[in-house]
Amino acid sequence: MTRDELAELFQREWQPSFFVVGRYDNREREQPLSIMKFSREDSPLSTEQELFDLRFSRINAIQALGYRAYGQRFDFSHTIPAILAVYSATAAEQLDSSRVPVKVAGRIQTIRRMGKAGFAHLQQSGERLQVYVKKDLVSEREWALWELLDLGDIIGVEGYLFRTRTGELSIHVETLTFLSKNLLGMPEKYHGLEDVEIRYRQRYLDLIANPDVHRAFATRAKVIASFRRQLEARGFIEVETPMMQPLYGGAAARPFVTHHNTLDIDLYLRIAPELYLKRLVCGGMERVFEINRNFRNEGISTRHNPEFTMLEFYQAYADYRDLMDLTAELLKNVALDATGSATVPYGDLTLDFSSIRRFTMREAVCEFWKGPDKPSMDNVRDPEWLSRHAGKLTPGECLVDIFERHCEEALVQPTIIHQYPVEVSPLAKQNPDEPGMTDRFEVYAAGMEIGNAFTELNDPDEQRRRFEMQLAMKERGDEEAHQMDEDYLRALCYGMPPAGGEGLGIDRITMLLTNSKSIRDVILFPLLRPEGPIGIAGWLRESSAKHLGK
RNA sequence: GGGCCGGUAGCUCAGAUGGUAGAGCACGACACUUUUAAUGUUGUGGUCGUGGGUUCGAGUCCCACCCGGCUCACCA
Repeated sequence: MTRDELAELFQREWQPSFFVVGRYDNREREQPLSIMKFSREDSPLSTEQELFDLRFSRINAIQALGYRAYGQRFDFSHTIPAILAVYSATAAEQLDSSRVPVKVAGRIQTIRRMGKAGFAHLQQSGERLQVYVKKDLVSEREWALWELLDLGDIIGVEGYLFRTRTGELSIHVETLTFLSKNLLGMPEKYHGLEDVEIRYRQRYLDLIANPDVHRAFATRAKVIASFRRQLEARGFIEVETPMMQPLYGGAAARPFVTHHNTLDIDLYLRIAPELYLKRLVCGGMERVFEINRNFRNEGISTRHNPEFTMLEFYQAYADYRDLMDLTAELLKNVALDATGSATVPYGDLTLDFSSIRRFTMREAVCEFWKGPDKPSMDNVRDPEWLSRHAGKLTPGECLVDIFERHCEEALVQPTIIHQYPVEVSPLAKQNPDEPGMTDRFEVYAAGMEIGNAFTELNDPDEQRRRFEMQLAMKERGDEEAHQMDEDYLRALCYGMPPAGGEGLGIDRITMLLTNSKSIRDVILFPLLRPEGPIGIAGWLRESSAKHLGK
């Protein structure tokens, strides 16, 4: 587009349009709006576009009444949730005698017109309050506006609280104003929006139609706030470390790759913040945490989204046992802060976060073994027994494999599993009494892994050996094996205080606390394939040309 | 990536064996000054996910593809 074309476009599209303020012409309303439906000679509109066009045409009618179809600021006195919180138990007589004046804004969720009066439900933050509009009590102009309103429009009302004959708390409207026009059909009022694809793609519609969704994301915010508050209270400071990393590490996963143009280098979206956070521990940030996204280029499922939120924290001079105690405390308080109770329903289950069981991985295998021939502790220590029951190369990998197949799904109540084999724990410190095992634990609930923690390996030479072991595994074809990170080794060479570190999956914990069976129900915009052309710009262009002459 | 299930009006859903595509909500018109899934009368609304094929005839049967869900694999 040339500069002249751009100038012309600006002239055409953004000339201020004539705007009627405070005048109301009765003749305007004698023209039924529907006659405009097929005024264009060319092909008839689709039903949805017809509805869109009808609603668009009301912009003119709204403006003719002296309102803005897309209004400006509105000085409300209360939010709808605030009114409900304070007055939902107040008796009708008390409301009548005290005459509580309120001014609120909200989206029209239902509308019931009855001749010269009517009711509507306004929604704000997932909560609804009824308003009652009576012709006698509002101006002629406001009544005309009331008659023009569509479901989904956003309006402001001013009036006083009362209870209807059936006892519902409502606003008796004295003044009415228009704030924003809805142009599209709203989801069905009774069933709400059920189509999961639309729910995830158009989360705004899901939020409008399904109040539970708003609640779930409010709970998610409480989960994060609770962790943050608890950690800060213990002297942890919050940091942000790189999401774009030249070397990825801190977990076993395949990364996303991106490119920086000016530097002409490939970068990886981080799979974990771990190695950066531990550099900070080396630097003297002795209690540090980060709540942010990790990216893993792997499958998508009800428990996995390619980007997910993790809390990671590190505490110098602590070990994994300190973290077990801390984890139990953190989770109990998060459940309390987010739901008001340490026991929460999850599907058919009730999860109790007030106490967390602990097993070593070997104990768990003995305890939860599926089928006959329950192994003994001697069995699960025996490399031969292990390799008979799993097809992995090393005893440690076999143990983990057996654990995952036999135990994971049995870990319904919040449970800590500790003592992980060194082969699968390249960054964890070995157990002093048994070098094949590390002082590491994972937290499980509802059969899902929700956390991972260990005493951090701070011996640079041992870390060097671990990296080299990982490189050997990579040679062998393990795509998720760790890379060598020499800057991290260098940091360890300056001496890192002994420390415990932990990662907790925020999305999964939120699933448990919101009774969500899919991670997509606790991520506002989960990754989906792109949906293809939408066509709404064309509708706007056509209706705009027809009704606004531009 | 594999297996299973699904895609019909703007939304929620019916459509045995192949024979003119339905309901409720929403939307338009009329009535109605405390309703609440408001109500009554009435009307409009569809390329049945897309593309091929079989057939006199396909929403329905066959093939391919697209999108989604569940599940397995992988992972947290």
